[in-house]
Parts: sequence; C-alpha cells; structure tokens
Amino acid sequence: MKFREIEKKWQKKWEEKKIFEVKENPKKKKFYVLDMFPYPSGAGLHMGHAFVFSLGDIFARFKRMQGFNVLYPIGYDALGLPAENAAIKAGTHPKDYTKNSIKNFMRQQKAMGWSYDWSRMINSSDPEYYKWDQWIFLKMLEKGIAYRKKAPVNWCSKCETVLANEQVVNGKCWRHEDTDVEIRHLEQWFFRITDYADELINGLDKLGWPENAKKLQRNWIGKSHGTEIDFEINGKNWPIFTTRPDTIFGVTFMVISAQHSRLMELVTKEQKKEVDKFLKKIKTVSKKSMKEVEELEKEGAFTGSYAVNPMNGNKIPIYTGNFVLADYGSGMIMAVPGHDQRDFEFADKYEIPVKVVIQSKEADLSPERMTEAYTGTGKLVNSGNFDGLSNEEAKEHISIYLKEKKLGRKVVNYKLRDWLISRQRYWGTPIPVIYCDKCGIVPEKELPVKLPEKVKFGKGNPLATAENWIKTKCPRCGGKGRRETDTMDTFANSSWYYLRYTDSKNDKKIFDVKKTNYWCPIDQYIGGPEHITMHLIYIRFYTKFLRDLGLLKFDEPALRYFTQGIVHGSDGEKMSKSKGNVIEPFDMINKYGADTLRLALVSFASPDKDTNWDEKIVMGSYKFLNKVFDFFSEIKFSKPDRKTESKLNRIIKELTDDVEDFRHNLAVIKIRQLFDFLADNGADKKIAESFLKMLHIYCPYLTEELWGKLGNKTFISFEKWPVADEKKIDKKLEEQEKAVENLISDINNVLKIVGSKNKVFIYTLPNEKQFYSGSAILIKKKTNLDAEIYAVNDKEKYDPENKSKKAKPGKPAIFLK
RNA sequence: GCAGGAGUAGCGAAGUGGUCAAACGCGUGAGACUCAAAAUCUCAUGGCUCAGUGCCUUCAGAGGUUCGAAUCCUCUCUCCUGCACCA
Repeated sequence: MKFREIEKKWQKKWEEKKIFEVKENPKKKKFYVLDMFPYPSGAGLHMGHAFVFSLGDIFARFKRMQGFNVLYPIGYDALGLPAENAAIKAGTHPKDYTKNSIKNFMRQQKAMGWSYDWSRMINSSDPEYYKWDQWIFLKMLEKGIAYRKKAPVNWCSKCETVLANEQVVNGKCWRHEDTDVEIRHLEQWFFRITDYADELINGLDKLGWPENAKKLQRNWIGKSHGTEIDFEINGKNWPIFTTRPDTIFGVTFMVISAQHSRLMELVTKEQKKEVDKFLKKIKTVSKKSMKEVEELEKEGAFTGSYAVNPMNGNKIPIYTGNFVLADYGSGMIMAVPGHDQRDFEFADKYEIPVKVVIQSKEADLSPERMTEAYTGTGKLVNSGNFDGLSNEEAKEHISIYLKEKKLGRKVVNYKLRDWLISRQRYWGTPIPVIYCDKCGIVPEKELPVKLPEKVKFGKGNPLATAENWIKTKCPRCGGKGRRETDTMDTFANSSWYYLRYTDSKNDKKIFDVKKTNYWCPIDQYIGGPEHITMHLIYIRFYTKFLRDLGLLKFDEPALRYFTQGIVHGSDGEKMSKSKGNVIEPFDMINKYGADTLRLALVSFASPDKDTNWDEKIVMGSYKFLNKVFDFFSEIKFSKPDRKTESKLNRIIKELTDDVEDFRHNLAVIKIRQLFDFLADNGADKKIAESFLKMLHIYCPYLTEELWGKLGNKTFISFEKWPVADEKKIDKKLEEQEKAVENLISDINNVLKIVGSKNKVFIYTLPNEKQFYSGSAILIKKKTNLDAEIYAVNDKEKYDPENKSKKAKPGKPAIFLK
C-alpha cells in the first residue's frame, strides 16, 4: 500500500535528522504544546489516544510553521495500579510490564506521525524521575504542606489493604464481591492543598479555559461562607459550621457523623449498645450506586449526650447519623427540621419536635401539619430578640451577636479536601521518610529512595514484604529506623511533569530554572474532560507550591486548555473489550495509513464533542487523499486567475482561524473545497504549495512526499504557514462564481423537466455578460450541454421563444434546444 | 437533587437574528465511462408545482419577543456526562 510506504520513509527521515528536537532560543518566540502523558497500558494505543495526540500534533505543527519555537514533548505516566494488577494476574514484574508497554507505545506513536521531541522523553517509573517527586515531597514536609493525620479509608479485610474509591464497587471490594468494604481510621499522608483553595479559585479568572471547565473547578473547590457556632457539650466546646445561623433558634437536635473520630466521646454507657448496633448496620458507607444513595434512608441513633444552644441555653439531644459527612464542615450539624429537608426527614423518623423560626408568607407553618421543611425566605419568629428580621438580615445580625459574645465567628469553608496521597501499593513513588523510635519521622537523606524489586504481590501492600528494604538506619541518630511503606498517589507524578520536560536529563536539579521559565507555562494544554477536577487542580497546586519555593516565575501551569470529546464505538457505547466494539488505531493505520486516520479523526465532528466511530468517514478520508495524491503526481501548473487567488486567500484566512480554535472539522471542509476548486481550475506551484502546507498539519507524511514531488528539497514540516493576502480576496468574484453555479443548477432543473437537450442559450443582462462569458466550459462539464451566451440586447442572438425577456439581475434567462 | 452538555433532513454533522429548505460527508437514485464491474466523473436527494428562479411544511414540543427565529426569552419533554445527603 503506497501510503504506508511513504509514511515509513518519512518517519525514518524525521527520526534520522531529529528535526523536531528543540532548544531554548531567546530570539524566537516559544510555544509549548502539551498532551497529557499517557499511562502505558499493555493494550497499546487506543482510539482516544490517537485522537487527542493528533490534536496536539496538529497544533504543534501549526505553531511550528507559524514560526514559533515549539516545545512538543512526550512521556509516560508509568506508575500505577494496572501495572501492578497485571503483575498479580500474569506474574510479570510491573517494571517489565511497563517497559514493554512503553516500547509498544513508542512504536505506535511514531507511526502516527506525531512530531515529538523524543530527546526529552520522561518515564515516571524511572528513579531519576521519581527522585524529584520525593524531593518535592520533602520540601512540602519542610514547609508544613505535607503532614500526617488519621483518616477514614476504605479497607478490604481480604486484600488486607486500603482501596481507592474506584476499587469500591457497590460497597464491596472490586476483587472480592462477597466482602464489604470497611471504614478504618489509619495514619495517612496529606498535602495541604486547601492552603491554596482561594488562589485556586481566583486564578481561574485569567485562564483561557472553556467556561464550563472553570465552573466545574469552582464548584469542586466549593467555597462557601458560613458561621461557626460554639456549642457546649459535656463541658467541652464543639464548634459547629453552618450556613444558616438565622435558624439557630430552630435547632431541636444535633447530628454527628457516624464516621466522626470523636463520636465515642459523646456516647453514654446507656446508649452504647444502640449506637454500636447502628454503626454495624451502616458499616459500608463507601461509594454507592446513584440509586442506592437516593434511596438511602436517613438513619441514626441517640448518643445520650446533650448540647447547649448558646443562644437560649436549651438542651439539645445529640444523635449520630448516616447522612452527615465526617470531613465537611465540623462533621456535626445543628439540625433544624423546620427549615432543612434532610433534618426534617430525620426528625420525622425519630419523632423529634419541629420548631418553626421563619414565617412563610404563603404556607401556614404549624409543626403538627408540616409534611416537609420550609426552606424559603421570610421573617423570623420564635427567635427572641431577632423576631421580625428577615432571615437574610438575621444571618448577619446573629453572626455579629455571636462574635461579640465570643460564641462564634464567620468562617469560610471549602468542599475541597486536603489531598490524601498515601497508597498502600507497590508501583508508586516511595514516600521518602523513615520512622525512628527516638527521632520520630525523619526525612530520607539520599534520594532517590528506590523501589525494592523483590517483593511479594497478592496480599496486602507488597512493599511491606520487603523486610530488608524496610529496615534501615535513622539518618539522624543512626539508630534503628523503618522505611515508610506507603507510596504516593500517582497523581503526584503527573502534577509537575510538564516542568521536567524543559530539562528532562538534569541529574543535579529538578530542572534548570532558566530553561523552565523560558518554555513555561504551557501555551496549549490538551486533554479529556475527566481531568478537570482532579489532575488539573493538582497540577495548579504544585505549580503554586513550586512558585512559592522560588523556582517558577508564573502562577498557572496552562494558559489555554482544550477538552477533546470522546470517541465511542460505532454503537454509541464506550469502546470496551467486553462490548466488542473496540477499534484499534494501529489496524486502521495498516489498512488506510496514518494520514487517513488523522484526517478522519478530526472530520467526524467538532473535536470537543463526543463522537461515534464510523469507518465510512475513514474511507471518505482515504478516498480524498488518494485524489490528492493522484492530482499532485500528475500536476501541470497553470497560471491562476483572480478567482483562484481570491478563493485561496479567503480559505487561508478562514482556515487559520479555524485551526487556532480547534475547529478542524470545518477546516477540513475548506481544504476539500479548495482542492475541488484547484482540480477544476488548475493551480500554479505557489498555490499548490500553499494547499499542501495547510493539509500538512493533518496529513504530514503525504504532504512531505508531495512537497518533494513539486521539486522541493526541504521539509514541509518547517515551511512557513501561508498568510492570507486580504487584498486578493474578491467578494464580487466569488459571488459571480456562485451565480454561475446557480445558473447551472437552473439549467439542470429545466433539463430534468423537459428531458435531454443538446444546447443551452443563455441571455444575461448586458452589464452581466462578462460574468458568464467564461462559463461555457464549466456548463458543458456539469450539464453536458454546449452553451451560447448572449446579452439580452444582442441583436444577433438566437431566441425563438423570446425567453430573453425573463432575464433578471443575477439570474440570466435560459432556452434549451 | 446539584452542575454541565445535547436534541437539525435517511444517517453523521455544520449553522447561534435576515443572504436558510439549511454547509460538508456518508447513504440512496439517475447518468457518463466500461464488454461488465470496481474506481472515477456529473447531476439529483423535505413536499408540491412548473421550461425554471414559485408555493407549502420543517430544525425535540408548546407558547412568546421581533418587520423577520433553527438561532433570543419562558415553560415542558427526552438523552448524555460529572458530583453525591457539602449543613
């Protein structure tokens, strides 16, 4: 197959000449294009990879041709669970699995024609990479950003390990369908990302990201203003967070989360049995399916303790309940059944009194007859001195009152949690600390702390089986020490990799600040919508932390972000082996060539939309490229007319804008239109070259080949992107072209009615004759009729039926014979 | 429940106030080429009508704003995606 031959030839040339390797060049404007580095799975590239990396490559090639110094690197997010699971299943070592996967990936990536600077390749499972993960960790430890605390985790008693949320399926372990996942409280490492919560929200404003992506992040961080109110319980002070201080007089009970670490302090002897029974019942509180959560009934048990309402001294019973989150706010709520639906349902079930403190204008609110909480606005009642205030005013007044009496304060709360990074897993970055009986937690001195190779996979944390590795000396006192066996969340590896690309071989420092500040931030980042809430928050957090260390001169990692759509199977479902709808990119390359696949992927639809795979589109692209190839192989240059120049320049202008905004589907249509036009009307060398340059970003191989066929010795990859000469865009000419098309369409229309004819006579208005005078050839081609063109006032004209009187401006009259 | 997105001709998909019966691709039909087929090329493809440039009905549904709406507003329905009882 000719395309494959061509592709292999150019792939080799690019590689030999290393043409895509770049260096810092202060004289040249830089542009950093980045695709999220892939997880190298054993299955090789999937269609999503083929799509998203093609988008990156198209953009990198585009910017390169526009004269920018383009950094377009690639690497592998190689640490992670799948490698470890493959190890458990297939008995291979994660290291070998990863090595093979990367090899396979590279082969396929090169075949796709992606113009990476391979010299900067990184592999996060390489100790030379994760060494710097550890370095950052120790810096965070030093600055108090990394810390340790007890946290509830998902625990499978059969695996004897902590599970990630993704590994909890319907409350059961993913590998043990019969085993309920338990919540255990273990000491875990955290990053204090909440220190940056405000900056993470405010920084969004200046970013050129899609609005919905920004919104999603804002909601995820979830800043809310509220009041913390001190309740006295058993002589101790318990601050409680609320956004509704206006309802404080309506509090009739309190609910503490069943997962709260201090729950037992509140449980009295008499109630212990009941609470235990309740806790046992709700032991599995992990991720549930949507339905389960919706149907989940609010349940709880009385703890036996009472709180004192600081406003009126009332004694309030404290319950524990399954609907209160342990890690949001205070983990305990003041329950106002009159004005909060959840509290109402709970009160209803346990027959706790309802007290109305906001009067509704419409509804008659009497506790005995209420069937749901009143959550609207209104004037306060039953609220002591605050009666009569609107509840909005009361929020403010009550907060001020509490502050004056030192019973409360205004606080800001975030949904964003501190980032739990401990994983009881092998294939991750070892957390570089040592536990010493004398000195406590001591940072490792020698980095990297390498993963020991000899471990047992299967049960529990494999690292815990590496006895010799765990036993070590305390770097501080020289006494006995134990290594940390937890590894870091792999999201840590991907939170700063973009910086390492700027200086990936540096073995002295994490990177050379000069180089990094030349290339960064990323000018165009490209990835899936699923990364907006996790990865993109973490990478922003790391950037800000490293800036605070004085390493970076910028605050945000990526100025522009593009979210690509997902390519589904032809059945509209996600591509997956079990559904049997997987299309392998490599199969497509073998069948049609990489250029065809690349072109097809951006032709389905707007690249930010989800699409369904359709091989017909691939065949359409294939057909088109064959036509292009044939045309250029036998091209005879001709002098372009003004119409061609106009069309070309208009398309250059519009297409450049389309590419800049990732409207590749529309750009491709314009390329096709231009091609059709050139095929009909001819082109000179310059125009033909401009066409190839525009096609090049989509089909790099074919265009290199044809560029050579036109007699060029250079790489088209480094040619200048065409710039539109707006003076040559002639709207009138293009309108005339359209008028001729309409005329032909009219002729065909009549022809359809009257059957076949041999000749067409056309009568134009005198001033329009010149528009049509050259169109006889085209008319012959499209209608198979010989045309004679007259002006209506032409005395010599042949017009037996006097049709010429029907001619109108822009609409010549027709007579068929 | 909250947040985001979508619903356009046989299908995929552009189009966000007039130039819209609506780009482009696919499919389908007709024709050319050919002994024939494939490939390629040409035309047609909402309905009706006609030696034409006219009429009618359309852009999930119902209302509304406007001289004028696929496009703006309101409500409703359906589908997708993310989050999960956030006090």
